Amino acid sequence: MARAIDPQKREDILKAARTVFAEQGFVGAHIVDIAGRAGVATGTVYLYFESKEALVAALVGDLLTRLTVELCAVLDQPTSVAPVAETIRTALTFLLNERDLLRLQRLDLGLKGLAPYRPLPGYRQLWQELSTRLAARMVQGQIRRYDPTTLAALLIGTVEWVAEIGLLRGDGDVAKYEATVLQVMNQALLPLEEAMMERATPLS
Amino acid sequence: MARAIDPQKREDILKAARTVFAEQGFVGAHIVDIAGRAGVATGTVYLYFESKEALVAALVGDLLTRLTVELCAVLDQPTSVAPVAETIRTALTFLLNERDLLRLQRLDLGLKGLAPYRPLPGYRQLWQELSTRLAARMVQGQIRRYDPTTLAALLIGTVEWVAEIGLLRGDGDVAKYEATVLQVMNQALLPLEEAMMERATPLS
Amino acid sequence: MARAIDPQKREDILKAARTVFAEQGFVGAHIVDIAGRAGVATGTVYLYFESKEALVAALVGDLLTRLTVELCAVLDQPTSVAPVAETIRTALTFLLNERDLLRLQRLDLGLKGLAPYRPLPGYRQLWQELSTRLAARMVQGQIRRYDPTTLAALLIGTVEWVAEIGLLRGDGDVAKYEATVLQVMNQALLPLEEAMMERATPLS
Amino acid sequence: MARAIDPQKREDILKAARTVFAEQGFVGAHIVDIAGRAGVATGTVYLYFESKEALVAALVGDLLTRLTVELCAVLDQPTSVAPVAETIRTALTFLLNERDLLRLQRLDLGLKGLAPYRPLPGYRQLWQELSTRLAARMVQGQIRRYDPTTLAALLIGTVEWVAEIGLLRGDGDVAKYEATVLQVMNQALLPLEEAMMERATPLS
DNA sequence: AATGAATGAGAATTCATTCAT
DNA sequence: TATGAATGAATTCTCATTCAT
Repeated sequence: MARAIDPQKREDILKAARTVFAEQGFVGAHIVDIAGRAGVATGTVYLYFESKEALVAALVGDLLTRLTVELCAVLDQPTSVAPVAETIRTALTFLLNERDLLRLQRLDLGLKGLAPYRPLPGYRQLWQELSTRLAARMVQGQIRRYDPTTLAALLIGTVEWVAEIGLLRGDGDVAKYEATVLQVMNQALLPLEEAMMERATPLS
Repeated sequence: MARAIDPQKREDILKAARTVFAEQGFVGAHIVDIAGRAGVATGTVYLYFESKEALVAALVGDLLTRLTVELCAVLDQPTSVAPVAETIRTALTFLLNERDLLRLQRLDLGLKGLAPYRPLPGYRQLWQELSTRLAARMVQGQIRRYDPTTLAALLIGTVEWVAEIGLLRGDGDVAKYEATVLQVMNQALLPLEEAMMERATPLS
Repeated sequence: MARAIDPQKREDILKAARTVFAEQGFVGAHIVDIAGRAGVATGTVYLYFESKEALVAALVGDLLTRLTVELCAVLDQPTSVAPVAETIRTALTFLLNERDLLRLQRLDLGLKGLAPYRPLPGYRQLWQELSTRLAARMVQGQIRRYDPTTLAALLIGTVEWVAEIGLLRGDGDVAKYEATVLQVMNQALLPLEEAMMERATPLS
Repeated sequence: MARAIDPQKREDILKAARTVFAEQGFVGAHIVDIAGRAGVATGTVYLYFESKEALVAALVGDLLTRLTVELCAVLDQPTSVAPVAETIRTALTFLLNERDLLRLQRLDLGLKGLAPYRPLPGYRQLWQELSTRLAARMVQGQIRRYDPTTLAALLIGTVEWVAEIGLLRGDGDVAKYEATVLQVMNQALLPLEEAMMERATPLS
């Protein structure tokens, strides 16, 4: 009863949904408004998406997919040093531009009961890809050795959280946070000599 | 229109609310049920709390206050080394025991529109107290120098996020994450010699 | 947010509303019951009417429109004498048959505060039409000269009030009131000679 | 469970109730507010009055009693001519000053179902007293002969209605209505000679 | 008598979803 | 496929009234 065929219409609906969710929040957003903004009838939305929540899932899933692509691109550059700073900057920039979707992602935690949680598929994908690449850099001695899976989670979490700070505070001065995050992560991730050089360098 | 006088009744209502929210989620929780479980009439809830959301705010505010107390206790111990590990462990343990409230806290991010955000008062308090104490340790050379405010935010965020992972996965094996977080944070926060010793030490 | 297209359904709802309002009064009438009696779902009522009060407004507005039509028909008869008695009888008969709506009309006076009053559109219409026709009869010398606008108001008020007496007493013997009203109005409105004849005539 | 003993407190409550009813309407007025304005506790109101509606009844009953007293005073003047104009002016002036209570009186018509109506005791009293006096004037030939009871009802109704027009329109230009009402009633009530003189006289 | 905290029944309105066209 | 009128379950909060103190 979902999954119809006009890809353009599907995109229109998603775009409209994103806007309305951003403006009104999940509860304040009404399907009728989303349909109206997309230029389709109410029922049409249900030809492309199972439910209101499926709209959220599609939106957030897409976000994670795109983030994965961007981060992999950075980490796949054949560098001789670990692109820690680049990775973090890329992730931060990306998420700050998508703050509306980031907020949406948080939603379902409180909405439902303490029922068993089913993480979004896109999440596992991102996690996986990151872990692999971090492990590779560890093998090359570009990054200190930690459990790669956990480190990937830690990085994602930290970045998301800093983005959230920027999102919540709304004053956009994420730069201050970004600088400190970079310092901390460099100290934690870079091999000893580089970390020491890092410390001696004035920070941008 | 709210605020009355029997503190015991207020506590009863909060306790009942916490249970019902945990079981049913925010949307699934009905005031009538909360009142019933608290052993009061429906209207009585509104004698003590403005609205359903005010109930959440009170619950989460209390959570943050208690967390602040616990963390300050750790950081106020007159130690000659920075109690980084203790702080993180305390926070993690605390939050994992209060995962239901943690989830509640996330709620309003997605619930409302992109309207200007008003962080809970308890949050600023926690942030403030932590910053001060971290700064003091930096002055004593127990912790490397970063911007204390930002570092406090980073710590809170990291811990919350790890707790969330534990919360979401529901498998409770936070230990694995905890270990890595401790390593990372030790590398980042401890002065050089201690950090090196840390690296040589088998991790618990 | 209201206004849809099936005129029959709209009529069904209005009819059901009238019945339920008459039986239960404004407060006692529940939308669910009105919907049920009309054979539609609860939400459908709100597809055609903004609110419960809008239902009352539509009902009363219609009443006034129909009354206007009836009275104009009488006053537009090309007679050589003023149809004072006919007009009053027509109005009385009409209102006594619609006593349930008459009662509804009174409602909002006490319901709201002393806020600026917005008379129903149908009221102005009735008033206007009556004034014009009374003025015409005055020009022809069929009715003594008064301020036509005020006289129209006075007539409407008197008739409504007598109908209200009949409505409130519930004994239906409006005849007694009707007779006296006719005498009084004839004396007040008819030219001298006719008024005198009227006085000499035994009253029915 | 009502009718307590401090007459001053009773008056305070009535006065507060009148103000709040006028400001908020019947539904918008809350007992708590009335009690607060009267400087007593909520429960105290119920020591003096059975219910919210009893408050209205007391207020309106008092209104009618006072109106009765005023009108009787006018009609009891031993004049040789009928004090029609004086009576109407007195009633109009009185009601316009009490427009808030007048509105309250209308309320219950629409509030309840089509159940048998029980007019306020004060009403019958007013009606009765007026009828007697009008009959006396008829016997003396000061007023044309109509059914005295009905005429009394008609007078009350007309005056109330005109006051209502002034009340609803809120523009205070009751003077215009008053003039026409006086003319109409003089024509209808005064004996022939006086009525004719009246017609020749410019109206104030 | 006075208080005011506690009661709890009560109902309008919304909006995700469906389905006849 | 597309439409959008129809559905109807679902739930917060109010407020007149009570009653223990």
